[in-house]
Amino acid sequence: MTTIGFETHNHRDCIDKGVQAADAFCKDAGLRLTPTRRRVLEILLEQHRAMGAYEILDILRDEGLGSQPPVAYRALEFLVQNGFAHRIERLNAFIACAHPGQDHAPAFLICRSCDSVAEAPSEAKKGRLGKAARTAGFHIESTFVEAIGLCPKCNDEVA
Amino acid sequence: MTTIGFETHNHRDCIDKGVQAADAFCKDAGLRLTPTRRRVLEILLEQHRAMGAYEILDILRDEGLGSQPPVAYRALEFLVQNGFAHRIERLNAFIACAHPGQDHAPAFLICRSCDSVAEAPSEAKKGRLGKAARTAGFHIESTFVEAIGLCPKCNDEVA
DNA sequence: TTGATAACTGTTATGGTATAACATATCAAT
DNA sequence: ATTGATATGTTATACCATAACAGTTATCAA
Repeated sequence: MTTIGFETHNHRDCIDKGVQAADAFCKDAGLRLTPTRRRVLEILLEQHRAMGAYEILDILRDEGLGSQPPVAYRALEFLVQNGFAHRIERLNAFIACAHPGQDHAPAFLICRSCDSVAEAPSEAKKGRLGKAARTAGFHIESTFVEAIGLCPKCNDEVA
Repeated sequence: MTTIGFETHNHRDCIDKGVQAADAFCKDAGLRLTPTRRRVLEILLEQHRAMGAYEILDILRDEGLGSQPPVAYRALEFLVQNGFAHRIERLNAFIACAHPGQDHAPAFLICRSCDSVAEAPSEAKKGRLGKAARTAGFHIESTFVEAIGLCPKCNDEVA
């Protein structure tokens, strides 16, 4: 729930950290953080919000890194698969992971007014859902949890 | 996780019950279960699976109930808003509610192999996520929880 | 180095999902 | 009967996503 706002310097750090973490992880795992993949991760970290694939593609196009949808979707697929970004189903959009490196099953708080998104911990698999699945013989591989509502800022504006 | 299969008679009952429940609820709440809305609910109950809006629209078109996308989307919006159906974000699809009338925040078990969907109880709002939201000052209005994995049937086939 | 293999990129084409906007019709209550 | 709210019909368009195939680059073993 931390807002980046105008803290430019810290934000620069957080972008660098995110990219470096991805770099290290990829080197370790024998994955290739190619220019386009790296740039898409940077974009997501810079913007610090959920972005549509086409919005990202527009930026890539301006920078000469690709102009067709698959370029963006492939980079995003890579980032999501390796935990550097998450897909927000409700928004058909993507966001940089707030806790790169950690193995986690995130939940998201999505503001219906300003579309801001916060990453929160989730334990869907462990709770009542996991129990229901086990009873039913359903084998859960992954979960996603998204909550819609009002962020603190938009909440105040209404009140 | 119950399968409807060939139990035609019981299934007929379950469709009727679903429609009747919606009927009663609408009468009570001053809502209008118009022919198209009623028919879309019937279709979802009959098929007992997640269906895309365009798939539903095809049926409506054959029956002379409408031919353009908004017809289907409006009916679905009505059904979802009033709890007679749920939207499955992961599949961009819709399914009849398995527990009409009851106030509930459902979770879904989605088979990645056969796309079957089961409705399960969820308590996302009450668990760790709710706590995190409260701490952050985020006001949750609704949640959705979807688990991807293998249903019992597909699990067996793999094994 | 070279050749084989796997991974990645570029591009075209297409398919699937969803909604804005506006005109018309119907309903429900006075 | 009139009015205001709700629902429908329709056109047009926007947005989201991927299949398929050709070409390129990285990696590694021989």
